[in-house]
Amino acid sequence: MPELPEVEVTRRGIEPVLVHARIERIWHDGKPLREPFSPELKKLEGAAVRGVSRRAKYILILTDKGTLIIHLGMTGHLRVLTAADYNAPGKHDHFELTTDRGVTIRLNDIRRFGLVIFIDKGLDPLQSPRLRDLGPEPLGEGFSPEYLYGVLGRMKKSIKQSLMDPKVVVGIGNIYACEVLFLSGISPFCRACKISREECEKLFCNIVAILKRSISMGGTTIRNFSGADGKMGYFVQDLYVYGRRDQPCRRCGTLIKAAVQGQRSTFYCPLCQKLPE
DNA sequence: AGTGGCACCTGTGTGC
DNA sequence: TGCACACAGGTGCCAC
Repeated sequence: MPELPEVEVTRRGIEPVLVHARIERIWHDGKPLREPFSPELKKLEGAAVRGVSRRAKYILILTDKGTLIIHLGMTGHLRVLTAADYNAPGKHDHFELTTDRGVTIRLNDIRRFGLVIFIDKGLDPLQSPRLRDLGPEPLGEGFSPEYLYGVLGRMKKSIKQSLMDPKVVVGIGNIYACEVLFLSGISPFCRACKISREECEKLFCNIVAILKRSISMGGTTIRNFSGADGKMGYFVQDLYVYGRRDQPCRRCGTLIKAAVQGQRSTFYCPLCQKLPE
């Protein structure tokens, strides 16, 4: 389900119920996600939550006994359940954390591409193997048109696959890569190194704008994404190309085309998005 | 080193 | 109705 906006919407949903609470219970169903649950997760029982942050698509729950890192994979989502809401875990519920206030955070993940890891107290979670080599946050320091121009200039693969490469910038998945390229008028098949300085400026502005806008609208719900409150996102109504094969381009009326790049579907307008030259 | 291909897993929709 | 197949928002490992 989630690209960066969906993860950020989820983070904002769980932050107020977790901060200053104490974790009373950790539960998992034993079925491995992308990797098995560590027995060390039990160390979090009794821990006081200090904050809930995010790096790329990873949610970090910081406590005085270590950090819990959650990744939602393709189909994961977190729900906040009050004591009154609570019911027994269902088929694809894999992980739960319950606080001393009786609130449960539940991870449901149909495809089990998600991830739950524990980073011990004293270790910097940002330096853990999954996080340390990630590129800059698109809405943070270190991401700029100049930076983009610099990295893309060294890449021969397509601009679409480059934008989705977390070493270039984190948080842009298939949906937003397609949308950003449409908004910037750039063909997804263009080699990254052919992108001009001016186009990098457009890409930068569109990436920042679309991510902010999607966050403000509660994320994009294609199939089964919902925020921690269970509400669907509304951004899907704003999509220009993603999932719109054979439908008219909202700008020029040309039918939107679909192709496959790196085993992922790409949607584009053949008229609005030109290859250079 | 950079890149493309595939694997991980389950569900849904489509076409025969 | 049943079956086979393609496809789905992510990431990491492998071989070239």
